[in-house]
Amino acid sequence: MSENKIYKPKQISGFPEWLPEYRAVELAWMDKIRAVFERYGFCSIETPSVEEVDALLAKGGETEKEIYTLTRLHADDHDKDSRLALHFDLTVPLARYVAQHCNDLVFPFKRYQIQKSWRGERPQKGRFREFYQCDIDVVNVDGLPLHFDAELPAVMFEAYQSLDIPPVEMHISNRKIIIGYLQGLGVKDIPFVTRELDKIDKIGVDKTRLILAMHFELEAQELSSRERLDLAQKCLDIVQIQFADNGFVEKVRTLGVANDLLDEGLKELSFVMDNLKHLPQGSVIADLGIIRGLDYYTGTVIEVRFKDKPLSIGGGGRYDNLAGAFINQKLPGIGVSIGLTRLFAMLLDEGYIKPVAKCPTQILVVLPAEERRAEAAATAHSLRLRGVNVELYHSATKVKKQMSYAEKKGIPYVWFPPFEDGQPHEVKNMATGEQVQADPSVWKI
RNA sequence: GCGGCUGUAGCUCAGCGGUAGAGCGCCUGGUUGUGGUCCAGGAUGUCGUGGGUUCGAUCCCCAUCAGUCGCCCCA
Repeated sequence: MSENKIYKPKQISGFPEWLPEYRAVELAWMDKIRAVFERYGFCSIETPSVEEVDALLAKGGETEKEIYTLTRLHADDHDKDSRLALHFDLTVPLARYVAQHCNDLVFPFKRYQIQKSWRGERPQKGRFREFYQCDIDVVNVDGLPLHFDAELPAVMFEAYQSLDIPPVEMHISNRKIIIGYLQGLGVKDIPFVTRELDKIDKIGVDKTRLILAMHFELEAQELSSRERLDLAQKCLDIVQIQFADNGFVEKVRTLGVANDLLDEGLKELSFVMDNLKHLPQGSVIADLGIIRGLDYYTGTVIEVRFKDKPLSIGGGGRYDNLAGAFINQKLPGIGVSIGLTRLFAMLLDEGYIKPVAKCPTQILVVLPAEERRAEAAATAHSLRLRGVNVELYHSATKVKKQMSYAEKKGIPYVWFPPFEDGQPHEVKNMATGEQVQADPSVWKI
């Protein structure tokens, strides 16, 4: 860049940033979420933004994530940092962390983690390349009581409720149900079928039925085309079951599939639903169409949405063997995650989030004149001693301009030190316009 | 990685083959120590970038970059 050429600022797609009056709201949300997490005894950890690529891929399996790797600008061909990459979620770092500090952690290990993650996917509405996730997970050695499967959704629900947002719905299922059911039906390629069933909302029922039927044909199962369609229909039947109570069990029974894993899943989901009865009616739905793409979920799966909106704003589930790729020990866990950035951006876009003051300043101390600077500074200092957020205007410009500054930044009070010797201090409430005499050594908001 | 749409003042956008406008915002003033309203002035743009057609392009063509929506996948 030459000196008379400026770099034109531009926004980088998928990397959101907010103005101060909105960032303050986001921060407040994090505080509220954090408070709920801590109320249930979760402790905080922070892991590095980067992990080794091998660590990130250890659990990924077939689906390769869009991972951002690190390189130095001046790296040579043998750059060692290229083995590092930004984490794409907080679960894999947790697995590595738990495996690494296994001996120093107390189990069941309950931790929360509010950090950014990065994914190199094409950004679009509600999808970012850099975003905050608020995770809570419980990891244990050996078994993990099923009660956690109910507690975590409850904690997450309470966190959502602590925010000023439209009501959310938690859709809960158990992977054992769909897997067991498909096994019972004799379906061979279960990963493919579940992936298609997961997309049913987008693709539509009829199209999904055809895709499945076609797939069964390719699998060369000894079925007539009529039977293939019936089988596809059977697959569709289960994922369309939704109940606000345990009615789903009976409904599944009427489909007439017998399988041990299916029974286990039904039992677990019933247990979870029973233990979430204290939540508001209609906010928890046993939704057997919830499958979730992540490979490591093995039991309970959760997805959170606003009513009437398909986009997920949070989710999670149980994994029987979280850290298996890092340690020779079985560590089951369950975790849920609030998609803070997606949630926030969505509501911001809809104009639902109202901006707050552009700064935390509570009082602006006016600088009446250059000769009064020492006194104005002392006034500001005195007010700060009582925990008030005070800003001192550093230029002895027109009072009009100083007040306009306070107005624009949303500062609620303006303090006037004496303009001449012997005069009293005064403070003005910008909202009401009321102005009274005050003593900076005792005044409080 | 692939496809559709878009790219003009800080923001939202209008415009036209002959080198540009509105609204909002911003700055100044409406006198001597007081904001929000009102009034009067004012500043601002290599018209995304690079080529091409043309006497001449911001407007036409090509490329490129960026944004955006969708596919894939997912919070």
